[in-house]
Amino acid sequence: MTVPPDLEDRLGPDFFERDVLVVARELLGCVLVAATGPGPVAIRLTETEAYGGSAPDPGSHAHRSRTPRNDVMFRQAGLAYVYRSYGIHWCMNLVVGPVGQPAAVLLRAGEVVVGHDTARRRRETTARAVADRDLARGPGRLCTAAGISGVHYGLDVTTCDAIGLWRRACNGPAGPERGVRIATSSRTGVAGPGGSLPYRFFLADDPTVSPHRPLVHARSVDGAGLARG
DNA sequence: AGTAGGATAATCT
DNA sequence: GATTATCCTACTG
Repeated sequence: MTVPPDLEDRLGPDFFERDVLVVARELLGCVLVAATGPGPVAIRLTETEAYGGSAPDPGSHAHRSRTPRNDVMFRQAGLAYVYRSYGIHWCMNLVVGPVGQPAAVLLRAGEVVVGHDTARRRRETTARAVADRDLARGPGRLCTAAGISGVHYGLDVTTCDAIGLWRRACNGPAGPERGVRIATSSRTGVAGPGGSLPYRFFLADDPTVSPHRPLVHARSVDGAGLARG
């Protein structure tokens, strides 16, 4: 695949076959390269979220059972898990960890470093101009900017031509550039018991990180509080 | 800067 | 039939 100049190593199966929290953290600063259209779009990742893993995670799509949607999460590390969110947007995960133990990292936001024109065209559905920092600020926006959709479900990002992940020459041995601080928080939009887990990772003070909307939705156990007339 | 409401459909109960 | 790993617009201060 065609790659921007300062990319060093493509992330392989070894990178993804590890604990989901480690992978989510170390993906920060790495670059997603999407050759899904006229020209490549490269996005430096600034925000990720971990789902699943060795500890039970009620917030994971694979928490209950294996279904057609989450099937790829049970397969090998390095595959793309793309799903439709709220009936409108696409969101992309990378499958992580051992086969049969479902886990994935959601790519929540990043900084477009190559292909601004292509990304902007994809993002501008209205007459309003989209600021550079907003091109891939949010999981749905990131997929739109990168041209990623359901057709990429199950692709192996360690080998395929369309989508790859790369470490930059300026990156530290693991994670972003030296000196860039990593912060954590609860996940965005995750309700229930899993809502408070510190599974969101982002670069501190980076303008391309999406606004954090913690959702602590206290559901009544017996349903009485939610009854409707 | 912050928030409320609506769009929209696959998925699961 | 309810829920949802979101985004955009249009308000308010």
